[in-house]
Amino acid sequence: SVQLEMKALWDEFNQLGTEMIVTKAGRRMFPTFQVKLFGMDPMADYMLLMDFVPVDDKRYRMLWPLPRRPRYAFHSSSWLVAGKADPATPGRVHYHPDSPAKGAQWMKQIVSFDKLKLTNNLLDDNGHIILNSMHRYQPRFHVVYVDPRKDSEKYAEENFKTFVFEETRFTAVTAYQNHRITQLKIASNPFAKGFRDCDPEDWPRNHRPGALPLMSAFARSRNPVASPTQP
Amino acid sequence: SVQLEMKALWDEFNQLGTEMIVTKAGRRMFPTFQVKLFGMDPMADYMLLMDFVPVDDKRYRMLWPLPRRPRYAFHSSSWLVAGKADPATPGRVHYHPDSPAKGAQWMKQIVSFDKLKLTNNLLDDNGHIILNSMHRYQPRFHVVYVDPRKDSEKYAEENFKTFVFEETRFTAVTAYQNHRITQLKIASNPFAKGFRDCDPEDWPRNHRPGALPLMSAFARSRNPVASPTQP
DNA sequence: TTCTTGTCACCTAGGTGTTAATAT
DNA sequence: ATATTAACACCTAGGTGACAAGAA
Repeated sequence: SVQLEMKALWDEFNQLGTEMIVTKAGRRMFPTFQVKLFGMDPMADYMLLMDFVPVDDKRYRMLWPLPRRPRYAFHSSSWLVAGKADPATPGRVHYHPDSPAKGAQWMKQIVSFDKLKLTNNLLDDNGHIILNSMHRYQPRFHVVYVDPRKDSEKYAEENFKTFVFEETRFTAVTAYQNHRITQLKIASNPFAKGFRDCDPEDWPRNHRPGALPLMSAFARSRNPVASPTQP
Repeated sequence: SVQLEMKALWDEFNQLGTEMIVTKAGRRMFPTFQVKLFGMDPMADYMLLMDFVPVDDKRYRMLWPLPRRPRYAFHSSSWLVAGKADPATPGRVHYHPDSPAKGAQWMKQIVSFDKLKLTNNLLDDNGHIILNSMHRYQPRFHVVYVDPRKDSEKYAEENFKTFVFEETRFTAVTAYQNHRITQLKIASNPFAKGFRDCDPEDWPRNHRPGALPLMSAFARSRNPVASPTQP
């Protein structure tokens, strides 16, 4: 079995409609997809990998209220269905770099996919995950048992398990569309600390799953806004 | 077979009497021990590891010429044998973190032991290599074939190969003893760039094995000195 | 006297959202 | 009008030798 780490944080993002930046060079996810594993055979070899499947066959676009003079001034906005999804890309897979490894090794500590990067470059040759901007995706986590038998191909069907956490769904974007997502990223991602303008306080040090809701961070936000429509 | 990377740099250090800093928290080696591998079975699993054996059973000490008022002012100095070596430590081993991996994987690119750290803390529990300061060591590189047979223990003797590069010998120290070693580290280690006071030039960008000898860097050094005696 | 330790400024290396310019 | 790109300031994270103070 598999337990999603930082579920509370994922939930907070998911409530607002998670967005993940995609760039030509590749961008990491935040939150990072991290899991704890249980019940593996400690001695057996496993491959751990992720892929991303479209949540629907829609393309989205932003509706901005008028007037909206300076682009960077924040106004409330909402997602609209813009039509049918763009043709899907080959659908790459990301192997956890420690693969293959023994079950004991995987279970010893949290498994973090922090090397995984998202790109919108269809010609990417860095092995990054290719996604279409303005489309929604569901991350999937796969555990593959490395079968030592000679004819292991025959058992491919029974030698892997797939785990899906719906709270990790997101919209791929080239720039953030929902200001509250931006603020939550700034509040919770250590690398964005330079953009925190309220309290240089104890977030995320004091953040414990199930402790206070993150909304306290929003109360101090300079640009509180109405909730965007969830697609 | 195994080929030592950056051999020219190792040779330059070795000529002066290489020193490696050991600290309580653990210090990386510079130069980093890196190798290219050839002739492995691409499909077989191997473990790669290093250990460090005493070059001799001696303890060394520095002889400083008098007067030597400010400690940091540089004077020539020389190594003296100070007596018998301190009792050897358990003799730890450092597995390359990618172990085990297929021969094809190891041969695909340079294998770098840049996660290996040296410490003088006998009680270290970070898995670092424990060395005695003021003692000389010979790094060793081992390739272990992971035997798939059930009774693989029986073949342990024939399933590994050890490689020794004498030019990687060094003296473990808590502070540099030979100023020319310090200058060569500063000149060649990117992390020490802050201490380069001569040319903010193209080293090590333009350094190619067998190109110009590094002495050009010393000609510009502020404190040229006589060669220390090699132990 | 000699060696060791801890702190520091100064780097490398790379992950953030911002912003202005550009593309569609 | 909306979406994408590239340069940027500002972070995290951690590897350097210098230096002053302490230990043996």
